[in-house]
Amino acid sequence: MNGLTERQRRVLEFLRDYLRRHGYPPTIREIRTAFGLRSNRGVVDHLRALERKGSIRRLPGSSRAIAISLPDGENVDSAGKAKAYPVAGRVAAGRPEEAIEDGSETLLLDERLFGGKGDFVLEVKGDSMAGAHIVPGDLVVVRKTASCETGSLVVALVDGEATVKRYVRRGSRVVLEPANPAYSPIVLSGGSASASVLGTVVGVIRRYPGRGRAFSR
Amino acid sequence: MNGLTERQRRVLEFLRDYLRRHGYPPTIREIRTAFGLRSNRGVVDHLRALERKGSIRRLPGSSRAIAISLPDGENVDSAGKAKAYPVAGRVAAGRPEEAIEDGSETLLLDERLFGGKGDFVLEVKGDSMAGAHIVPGDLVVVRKTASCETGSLVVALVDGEATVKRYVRRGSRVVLEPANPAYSPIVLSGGSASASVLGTVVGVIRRYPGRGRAFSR
DNA sequence: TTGCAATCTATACAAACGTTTAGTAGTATG
DNA sequence: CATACTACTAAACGTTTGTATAGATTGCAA
Repeated sequence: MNGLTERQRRVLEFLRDYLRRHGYPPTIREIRTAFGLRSNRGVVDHLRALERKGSIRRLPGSSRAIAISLPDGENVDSAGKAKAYPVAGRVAAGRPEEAIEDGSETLLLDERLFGGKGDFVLEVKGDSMAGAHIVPGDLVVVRKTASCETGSLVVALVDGEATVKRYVRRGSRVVLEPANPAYSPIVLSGGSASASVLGTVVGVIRRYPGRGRAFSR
Repeated sequence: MNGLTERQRRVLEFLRDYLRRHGYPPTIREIRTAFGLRSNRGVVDHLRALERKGSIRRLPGSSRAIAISLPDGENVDSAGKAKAYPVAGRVAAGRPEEAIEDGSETLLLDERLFGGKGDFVLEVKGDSMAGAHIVPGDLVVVRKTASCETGSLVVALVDGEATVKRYVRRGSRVVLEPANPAYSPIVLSGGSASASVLGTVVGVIRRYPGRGRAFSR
Protein backbone atom coordinates (compact mmCIF):
# COMPACT_ATOMS: atom_id res chain seq x y z
CA MET A 1 0.00 0.00 0.00
CA ASN A 2 2.58 2.51 1.07
CA GLY A 3 5.34 0.92 -0.90
CA LEU A 4 7.22 0.65 2.37
CA THR A 5 9.27 -2.39 3.26
CA GLU A 6 8.49 -4.20 6.48
CA ARG A 7 11.50 -2.66 8.15
CA GLN A 8 10.63 0.83 7.01
CA ARG A 9 7.07 0.38 8.20
CA ARG A 10 8.35 -0.54 11.60
CA VAL A 11 10.62 2.45 11.79
CA LEU A 12 7.72 4.71 10.87
CA GLU A 13 5.61 3.06 13.53
CA PHE A 14 8.33 3.69 16.05
CA LEU A 15 8.52 7.35 15.07
CA ARG A 16 4.80 7.78 15.55
CA ASP A 17 4.84 5.98 18.84
CA TYR A 18 7.72 8.01 20.13
CA LEU A 19 6.10 11.26 19.12
CA ARG A 20 2.84 10.31 20.76
CA ARG A 21 4.61 9.39 23.96
CA HIS A 22 7.13 12.17 24.24
CA GLY A 23 5.77 15.08 22.29
CA TYR A 24 8.91 15.42 20.22
CA PRO A 25 10.58 13.15 17.70
CA PRO A 26 13.52 10.87 18.57
CA THR A 27 17.15 11.41 17.74
CA ILE A 28 18.88 9.13 15.28
CA ARG A 29 20.75 7.48 18.12
CA GLU A 30 17.55 6.80 19.99
CA ILE A 31 16.10 5.09 16.94
CA ARG A 32 19.31 3.15 16.55
CA THR A 33 19.14 1.90 20.12
CA ALA A 34 15.46 1.03 19.82
CA PHE A 35 16.21 -1.25 16.90
CA GLY A 36 19.41 -2.60 18.36
CA LEU A 37 21.59 -1.26 15.57
CA ARG A 38 25.25 -0.50 16.07
CA SER A 39 25.66 2.20 13.46
CA ASN A 40 23.85 5.43 12.76
CA ARG A 41 24.03 4.70 9.09
CA GLY A 42 21.31 2.10 9.19
CA VAL A 43 18.91 4.61 10.66
CA VAL A 44 19.94 7.29 8.20
CA ASP A 45 19.17 4.93 5.34
CA HIS A 46 15.70 4.25 6.69
CA LEU A 47 14.95 7.91 7.26
CA ARG A 48 16.09 8.74 3.77
CA ALA A 49 13.86 6.03 2.37
CA LEU A 50 10.89 7.22 4.39
CA GLU A 51 11.44 10.77 3.25
CA ARG A 52 11.81 9.72 -0.36
CA LYS A 53 8.52 7.86 -0.11
CA GLY A 54 6.78 10.81 1.46
CA SER A 55 6.13 9.36 4.91
CA ILE A 56 8.17 11.93 6.75
CA ARG A 57 9.81 15.27 6.17
CA ARG A 58 13.13 16.31 7.61
CA LEU A 59 15.08 19.47 8.27
CA PRO A 60 18.65 18.54 7.38
CA GLY A 61 21.31 19.01 9.97
CA SER A 62 19.04 19.66 12.88
CA SER A 63 18.34 17.45 15.87
CA ARG A 64 15.06 15.67 16.16
CA ALA A 65 13.75 17.57 13.15
CA ILE A 66 11.57 14.79 11.81
CA ALA A 67 8.02 15.74 10.88
CA ILE A 68 5.78 12.73 10.90
CA SER A 69 2.36 12.80 9.36
CA LEU A 70 0.19 11.17 11.98
CA PRO A 71 -2.70 9.05 10.78
CA ASP A 72 -6.23 10.37 11.01
CA GLY A 73 -7.15 13.11 13.37
CA GLU A 74 -4.47 12.25 15.84
CA ASN A 75 -3.00 15.14 17.64
CA VAL A 76 0.53 16.03 18.41
CA ASP A 77 -0.70 16.37 21.90
CA SER A 78 1.75 14.26 23.61
CA ALA A 79 2.97 15.88 26.73
CA GLY A 80 0.69 13.82 28.81
CA LYS A 81 -2.05 15.23 30.90
CA ALA A 82 -3.12 14.53 34.39
CA LYS A 83 -6.58 13.22 34.98
CA ALA A 84 -8.58 13.96 38.10
CA TYR A 85 -9.92 10.94 39.95
CA PRO A 86 -12.56 11.45 42.59
CA VAL A 87 -11.54 9.99 45.93
CA ALA A 88 -14.58 8.14 47.14
CA GLY A 89 -13.60 7.16 50.63
CA ARG A 90 -12.63 4.03 52.41
CA VAL A 91 -13.41 0.58 51.25
CA ALA A 92 -15.52 -1.10 53.88
CA ALA A 93 -16.76 2.21 55.11
CA GLY A 94 -20.03 2.89 53.41
CA ARG A 95 -21.30 3.42 49.91
CA PRO A 96 -18.56 5.02 47.87
CA GLU A 97 -21.07 6.77 45.63
CA GLU A 98 -22.27 8.86 48.49
CA ALA A 99 -18.75 9.80 49.26
CA ILE A 100 -18.17 10.82 45.68
CA GLU A 101 -21.18 13.07 45.67
CA ASP A 102 -19.81 14.39 48.87
CA GLY A 103 -17.30 15.86 46.55
CA SER A 104 -14.31 16.49 48.73
CA GLU A 105 -11.17 15.43 47.00
CA THR A 106 -9.72 14.47 43.68
CA LEU A 107 -6.43 12.84 42.92
CA LEU A 108 -4.39 13.76 39.85
CA LEU A 109 -2.79 10.89 37.98
CA ASP A 110 -1.18 10.59 34.60
CA GLU A 111 -3.94 9.73 32.18
CA ARG A 112 -1.68 7.22 30.51
CA LEU A 113 -1.55 5.12 33.65
CA PHE A 114 -5.14 3.97 33.82
CA GLY A 115 -6.89 6.33 31.47
CA GLY A 116 -10.49 5.27 31.77
CA LYS A 117 -13.74 7.08 32.13
CA GLY A 118 -15.70 7.17 35.34
CA ASP A 119 -12.89 5.77 37.42
CA PHE A 120 -12.59 6.64 41.06
CA VAL A 121 -10.21 6.02 43.94
CA LEU A 122 -10.78 4.21 47.22
CA GLU A 123 -8.57 3.67 50.21
CA VAL A 124 -8.31 0.07 51.34
CA LYS A 125 -9.10 -0.54 54.98
CA GLY A 126 -8.99 -4.25 55.78
CA ASP A 127 -6.34 -6.82 55.07
CA SER A 128 -8.58 -9.24 53.25
CA MET A 129 -6.57 -8.82 50.04
CA ALA A 130 -3.08 -9.14 51.42
CA GLY A 131 -2.70 -12.35 49.42
CA ALA A 132 -3.17 -10.26 46.29
CA HIS A 133 -0.54 -7.77 47.44
CA ILE A 134 -3.06 -5.12 48.44
CA VAL A 135 -2.61 -3.89 51.98
CA PRO A 136 -4.43 -1.47 54.27
CA GLY A 137 -3.78 2.13 53.33
CA ASP A 138 -3.39 1.36 49.65
CA LEU A 139 -5.41 3.45 47.23
CA VAL A 140 -7.20 1.38 44.63
CA VAL A 141 -8.27 2.82 41.28
CA VAL A 142 -11.70 1.42 40.41
CA ARG A 143 -13.37 1.34 37.02
CA LYS A 144 -17.12 1.04 36.78
CA THR A 145 -17.33 -1.90 34.45
CA ALA A 146 -20.48 -3.58 33.21
CA SER A 147 -18.93 -7.02 33.24
CA CYS A 148 -16.05 -8.67 35.06
CA GLU A 149 -13.49 -11.18 33.97
CA THR A 150 -12.94 -14.23 36.09
CA GLY A 151 -9.96 -13.78 38.34
CA SER A 152 -9.99 -10.01 38.28
CA LEU A 153 -10.11 -7.93 41.42
CA VAL A 154 -13.34 -6.07 42.02
CA VAL A 155 -14.84 -3.73 44.56
CA ALA A 156 -18.12 -5.17 45.77
CA LEU A 157 -20.85 -3.77 47.94
CA VAL A 158 -21.68 -6.44 50.51
CA ASP A 159 -24.22 -5.65 53.21
CA GLY A 160 -23.72 -1.98 52.62
CA GLU A 161 -19.95 -2.20 52.85
CA ALA A 162 -17.50 -1.87 50.01
CA THR A 163 -14.77 -4.49 49.95
CA VAL A 164 -12.10 -5.68 47.57
CA LYS A 165 -12.58 -9.24 46.40
CA ARG A 166 -11.53 -11.54 43.62
CA TYR A 167 -14.30 -12.20 41.12
CA VAL A 168 -14.56 -15.89 40.22
CA ARG A 169 -17.13 -17.73 38.14
CA ARG A 170 -17.75 -21.29 39.36
CA GLY A 171 -20.09 -22.96 36.93
CA SER A 172 -23.31 -21.02 37.18
CA ARG A 173 -22.35 -19.28 40.35
CA VAL A 174 -20.32 -16.17 40.93
CA VAL A 175 -18.13 -16.14 43.99
CA LEU A 176 -16.36 -13.21 45.57
CA GLU A 177 -13.23 -14.55 47.18
CA PRO A 178 -10.93 -12.76 49.55
CA ALA A 179 -7.22 -13.40 49.05
CA ASN A 180 -6.81 -14.01 52.74
CA PRO A 181 -7.82 -17.42 54.12
CA ALA A 182 -8.95 -15.79 57.35
CA TYR A 183 -11.97 -14.44 55.50
CA SER A 184 -14.74 -16.44 53.91
CA PRO A 185 -15.92 -16.17 50.31
CA ILE A 186 -19.28 -14.69 49.34
CA VAL A 187 -21.58 -16.38 46.88
CA LEU A 188 -23.50 -14.09 44.58
CA SER A 189 -26.86 -15.72 44.03
CA GLY A 190 -28.36 -14.57 40.78
CA GLY A 191 -31.54 -12.96 41.98
CA SER A 192 -30.45 -11.70 45.34
CA ALA A 193 -29.36 -8.13 45.80
CA SER A 194 -27.33 -8.90 48.90
CA ALA A 195 -24.15 -8.00 47.06
CA SER A 196 -23.31 -6.06 43.93
CA VAL A 197 -20.12 -5.35 42.08
CA LEU A 198 -19.23 -1.68 41.88
CA GLY A 199 -16.31 -2.01 39.53
CA THR A 200 -13.00 -3.55 38.64
CA VAL A 201 -9.74 -2.67 40.32
CA VAL A 202 -7.48 -1.32 37.59
CA GLY A 203 -4.72 0.03 39.76
CA VAL A 204 -3.14 0.29 43.17
CA ILE A 205 -1.20 3.14 44.69
CA ARG A 206 0.79 2.69 47.86
CA ARG A 207 2.47 5.40 49.88
CA TYR A 208 5.12 4.59 52.41
CA PRO A 209 5.20 6.73 55.50
CA GLY A 210 7.74 9.47 55.51
CA ARG A 211 8.24 13.16 55.62
CA GLY A 212 6.85 15.35 52.92
CA ARG A 213 3.72 13.35 52.27
CA ALA A 214 0.80 15.68 52.36
CA PHE A 215 -2.00 13.64 50.89
CA SER A 216 -3.79 11.87 53.67
CA ARG A 217 -7.33 11.09 54.67
CA MET B 1 -5.27 31.89 34.86
CA ASN B 2 -2.24 29.68 34.98
CA GLY B 3 -0.16 32.06 36.96
CA LEU B 4 1.91 32.73 33.88
CA THR B 5 3.26 36.17 33.16
CA GLU B 6 2.38 37.82 29.88
CA ARG B 7 5.82 37.09 28.50
CA GLN B 8 5.70 33.44 29.57
CA ARG B 9 2.25 33.08 28.05
CA ARG B 10 3.59 34.34 24.74
CA VAL B 11 6.52 31.96 24.79
CA LEU B 12 4.15 29.07 25.47
CA GLU B 13 1.95 30.24 22.62
CA PHE B 14 4.96 30.29 20.35
CA LEU B 15 5.92 26.76 21.37
CA ARG B 16 2.44 25.47 20.56
CA ASP B 17 2.36 27.26 17.28
CA TYR B 18 5.75 26.01 16.26
CA LEU B 19 4.85 22.44 17.15
CA ARG B 20 1.62 22.60 15.19
CA ARG B 21 3.41 24.02 12.18
CA HIS B 22 6.53 21.86 12.12
CA GLY B 23 5.66 18.68 13.91
CA TYR B 24 8.60 19.06 16.27
CA PRO B 25 9.46 21.62 18.93
CA PRO B 26 11.85 24.55 18.33
CA THR B 27 15.44 24.85 19.50
CA ILE B 28 16.38 27.44 22.08
CA ARG B 29 18.08 29.52 19.45
CA GLU B 30 14.97 29.48 17.29
CA ILE B 31 12.90 30.76 20.20
CA ARG B 32 15.53 33.38 20.85
CA THR B 33 15.39 34.64 17.28
CA ALA B 34 11.60 34.63 17.26
CA PHE B 35 11.56 36.95 20.23
CA GLY B 36 14.46 39.06 19.08
CA LEU B 37 16.64 38.20 22.04
CA ARG B 38 20.42 38.33 21.90
CA SER B 39 21.18 35.70 24.52
CA ASN B 40 20.12 32.13 25.05
CA ARG B 41 19.78 32.79 28.70
CA GLY B 42 16.54 34.72 28.35
CA VAL B 43 14.93 31.76 26.66
CA VAL B 44 16.33 29.36 29.22
CA ASP B 45 14.74 31.41 31.99
CA HIS B 46 11.36 31.30 30.30
CA LEU B 47 11.53 27.58 29.70
CA ARG B 48 12.54 26.98 33.29
CA ALA B 49 9.61 29.07 34.50
CA LEU B 50 7.19 27.25 32.21
CA GLU B 51 8.45 23.89 33.40
CA ARG B 52 8.21 24.92 37.02
CA LYS B 53 4.63 25.99 36.46
CA GLY B 54 3.77 22.73 34.76
CA SER B 55 3.12 24.06 31.27
CA ILE B 56 5.91 22.10 29.62
CA ARG B 57 8.23 19.25 30.39
CA ARG B 58 11.81 19.05 29.24
CA LEU B 59 14.51 16.48 28.78
CA PRO B 60 17.69 18.18 29.99
CA GLY B 61 20.59 18.34 27.62
CA SER B 62 18.78 17.25 24.54
CA SER B 63 17.83 19.29 21.52
CA ARG B 64 14.25 20.25 20.92
CA ALA B 65 13.17 18.06 23.80
CA ILE B 66 10.27 20.21 24.92
CA ALA B 67 6.97 18.49 25.54
CA ILE B 68 4.10 20.93 25.57
CA SER B 69 0.93 20.12 27.44
CA LEU B 70 -1.62 21.55 25.12
CA PRO B 71 -5.06 22.77 25.98
CA ASP B 72 -4.55 25.83 28.08
CA GLY B 73 -7.67 25.85 30.19
CA GLU B 74 -7.64 22.12 30.73
CA ASN B 75 -4.39 22.26 32.53
CA VAL B 76 -3.50 20.91 35.85
CA ASP B 77 -5.32 23.15 38.23
CA SER B 78 -8.25 23.14 40.52
CA ALA B 79 -7.63 20.63 43.20
CA GLY B 80 -3.90 20.41 43.24
CA LYS B 81 -0.93 20.13 41.03
CA ALA B 82 0.63 17.24 39.25
CA LYS B 83 4.32 16.62 39.45
CA ALA B 84 6.40 15.12 36.67
CA TYR B 85 8.46 12.09 37.67
CA PRO B 86 11.15 10.85 35.32
CA VAL B 87 10.70 7.20 34.49
CA ALA B 88 14.15 5.76 34.81
CA GLY B 89 13.72 2.26 33.51
CA ARG B 90 13.55 -1.17 34.94
CA VAL B 91 14.89 -2.20 38.27
CA ALA B 92 17.43 -4.93 37.74
CA ALA B 93 18.14 -3.73 34.24
CA GLY B 94 21.09 -1.43 34.49
CA ARG B 95 21.88 1.82 36.15
CA PRO B 96 18.75 3.88 36.42
CA GLU B 97 20.69 7.12 36.18
CA GLU B 98 21.74 6.23 32.69
CA ALA B 99 18.20 5.42 31.85
CA ILE B 100 17.10 8.79 33.11
CA GLU B 101 19.61 10.54 30.96
CA ASP B 102 18.44 8.30 28.19
CA GLY B 103 15.40 10.40 28.60
CA SER B 104 12.43 8.32 27.90
CA GLU B 105 9.40 9.38 29.77
CA THR B 106 7.93 11.24 32.64
CA LEU B 107 4.92 10.35 34.69
CA LEU B 108 2.50 12.88 36.14
CA LEU B 109 1.34 12.21 39.67
CA ASP B 110 -0.50 14.27 42.21
CA GLU B 111 2.12 16.17 44.15
CA ARG B 112 0.25 15.46 47.36
CA LEU B 113 0.89 11.75 46.95
CA PHE B 114 4.64 11.67 47.33
CA GLY B 115 5.67 15.25 46.78
CA GLY B 116 9.42 15.11 47.11
CA LYS B 117 12.31 16.53 45.18
CA GLY B 118 14.50 14.49 42.93
CA ASP B 119 12.17 11.52 42.95
CA PHE B 120 12.03 9.18 40.03
CA VAL B 121 10.08 6.12 38.95
CA LEU B 122 11.31 2.62 38.23
CA GLU B 123 9.55 -0.45 36.97
CA VAL B 124 10.12 -3.54 39.09
CA LYS B 125 11.36 -6.54 37.23
CA GLY B 126 12.06 -9.42 39.58
CA ASP B 127 9.94 -10.97 42.27
CA SER B 128 12.45 -10.57 45.08
CA MET B 129 10.11 -8.24 46.95
CA ALA B 130 6.89 -10.21 46.67
CA GLY B 131 6.96 -10.66 50.44
CA ALA B 132 6.69 -6.90 50.77
CA HIS B 133 3.77 -6.81 48.35
CA ILE B 134 5.77 -5.46 45.45
CA VAL B 135 5.42 -7.54 42.31
CA PRO B 136 6.95 -7.47 38.81
CA GLY B 137 5.47 -4.71 36.70
CA ASP B 138 4.90 -2.41 39.64
CA LEU B 139 6.21 1.11 39.36
CA VAL B 140 8.13 2.22 42.41
CA VAL B 141 8.60 5.87 43.29
CA VAL B 142 12.13 6.38 44.56
CA ARG B 143 13.46 9.27 46.57
CA LYS B 144 17.16 10.03 46.57
CA THR B 145 17.78 10.11 50.28
CA ALA B 146 21.07 10.64 52.04
CA SER B 147 20.23 8.30 54.88
CA CYS B 148 17.94 5.34 55.31
CA GLU B 149 15.81 4.19 58.19
CA THR B 150 16.06 0.60 59.29
CA GLY B 151 13.28 -1.45 57.84
CA SER B 152 12.58 0.85 54.94
CA LEU B 153 12.58 -0.32 51.35
CA VAL B 154 15.41 0.95 49.21
CA VAL B 155 16.63 0.70 45.66
CA ALA B 156 20.21 -0.43 45.69
CA LEU B 157 22.80 -0.73 42.99
CA VAL B 158 24.36 -4.15 43.33
CA ASP B 159 26.91 -5.27 40.75
CA GLY B 160 25.59 -2.66 38.36
CA GLU B 161 22.02 -3.76 38.77
CA ALA B 162 19.29 -1.84 40.55
CA THR B 163 17.20 -3.93 42.87
CA VAL B 164 14.61 -3.33 45.57
CA LYS B 165 15.71 -4.47 49.02
CA ARG B 166 14.89 -3.89 52.63
CA TYR B 167 17.45 -1.80 54.46
CA VAL B 168 18.34 -3.26 57.84
CA ARG B 169 21.00 -2.24 60.34
CA ARG B 170 22.42 -5.17 62.30
CA GLY B 171 24.76 -3.79 64.90
CA SER B 172 27.58 -2.22 62.91
CA ARG B 173 26.59 -3.85 59.68
CA VAL B 174 24.07 -2.84 57.08
CA VAL B 175 22.24 -5.62 55.34
CA LEU B 176 20.08 -5.43 52.24
CA GLU B 177 17.47 -8.12 52.57
CA PRO B 178 15.11 -9.34 49.91
CA ALA B 179 11.57 -10.08 51.06
CA ASN B 180 11.66 -13.38 49.26
CA PRO B 181 13.45 -16.28 50.98
CA ALA B 182 14.52 -17.59 47.57
CA TYR B 183 17.03 -14.74 47.38
CA SER B 184 19.97 -14.14 49.67
CA PRO B 185 20.71 -10.95 51.60
CA ILE B 186 23.60 -8.66 50.76
CA VAL B 187 25.93 -7.32 53.41
CA LEU B 188 27.14 -3.79 52.90
CA SER B 189 30.66 -3.68 54.23
CA GLY B 190 31.58 -0.16 55.23
CA GLY B 191 34.46 0.53 52.90
CA SER B 192 33.49 -1.61 49.98
CA ALA B 193 31.74 -0.09 47.01
CA SER B 194 30.20 -3.35 45.88
CA ALA B 195 26.73 -1.96 46.50
CA SER B 196 25.25 1.48 46.99
CA VAL B 197 21.83 2.71 47.93
CA LEU B 198 20.20 4.88 45.29
CA GLY B 199 17.24 5.92 47.33
CA THR B 200 14.23 5.02 49.41
CA VAL B 201 11.04 3.60 47.99
CA VAL B 202 8.31 6.08 48.89
CA GLY B 203 5.54 4.66 46.75
CA VAL B 204 4.26 1.88 44.57
CA ILE B 205 1.93 2.04 41.59
CA ARG B 206 0.40 -1.07 40.13
CA ARG B 207 -1.59 -1.32 36.93
CA TYR B 208 -3.74 -4.30 36.21
CA PRO B 209 -3.89 -5.37 32.61
CA GLY B 210 -6.88 -4.21 30.67
CA ARG B 211 -8.00 -2.22 27.73
CA GLY B 212 -7.41 1.44 27.49
CA ARG B 213 -4.10 1.45 29.25
CA ALA B 214 -1.68 3.34 27.08
CA PHE B 215 1.27 3.79 29.36
CA SER B 216 3.66 0.91 28.83
CA ARG B 217 7.34 0.40 28.53
C1' DT C 1 26.68 -13.29 -13.87
C1' DT C 2 26.05 -8.67 -13.12
C1' DG C 3 23.77 -5.02 -10.94
C1' DC C 4 20.88 -2.79 -7.88
C1' DA C 5 18.41 -1.94 -3.66
C1' DA C 6 17.92 -2.68 1.16
C1' DT C 7 20.16 -3.17 5.42
C1' DC C 8 23.83 -2.79 8.32
C1' DT C 9 29.06 -2.09 10.72
C1' DA C 10 32.73 1.05 12.03
C1' DT C 11 34.88 5.35 12.53
C1' DA C 12 35.28 10.15 12.41
C1' DC C 13 34.11 15.07 12.22
C1' DA C 14 31.96 19.66 12.28
C1' DA C 15 28.05 21.98 13.31
C1' DA C 16 24.18 22.50 16.21
C1' DC C 17 22.65 22.84 20.63
C1' DG C 18 21.81 23.16 25.70
C1' DT C 19 24.06 24.86 29.69
C1' DT C 20 26.69 27.72 32.65
C1' DT C 21 28.81 31.74 34.87
C1' DA C 22 28.74 36.59 35.72
C1' DG C 23 26.32 40.49 35.72
C1' DT C 24 22.44 44.38 34.94
C1' DA C 25 17.84 46.39 35.43
C1' DG C 26 13.03 46.64 36.77
C1' DT C 27 9.24 45.46 39.77
C1' DA C 28 6.84 43.57 43.34
C1' DT C 29 6.77 41.73 48.39
C1' DG C 30 7.04 42.08 53.26
C1' DC D 1 15.18 48.50 53.36
C1' DA D 2 16.18 43.95 52.07
C1' DT D 3 14.62 40.05 49.50
C1' DA D 4 12.87 37.74 45.62
C1' DC D 5 11.36 37.13 41.08
C1' DT D 6 11.26 38.36 36.11
C1' DA D 7 13.79 39.43 32.09
C1' DC D 8 17.62 40.07 29.84
C1' DT D 9 23.11 40.65 27.76
C1' DA D 10 27.58 38.57 26.93
C1' DA D 11 30.80 35.04 26.40
C1' DA D 12 32.38 30.57 26.78
C1' DC D 13 32.10 25.45 27.27
C1' DG D 14 31.22 20.68 26.43
C1' DT D 15 28.39 17.53 24.57
C1' DT D 16 24.81 15.88 21.54
C1' DT D 17 23.66 15.03 17.07
C1' DG D 18 23.41 14.65 12.04
C1' DT D 19 26.33 13.50 8.42
C1' DA D 20 30.04 11.57 5.71
C1' DT D 21 33.30 7.99 4.12
C1' DA D 22 34.43 3.27 3.32
C1' DG D 23 33.03 -0.68 3.39
C1' DA D 24 30.03 -5.74 4.04
C1' DT D 25 26.00 -8.74 3.32
C1' DT D 26 21.80 -10.38 1.49
C1' DG D 27 18.12 -11.09 -1.83
C1' DC D 28 16.19 -10.32 -6.16
C1' DA D 29 15.81 -9.29 -10.94
C1' DA D 30 17.80 -8.52 -15.63
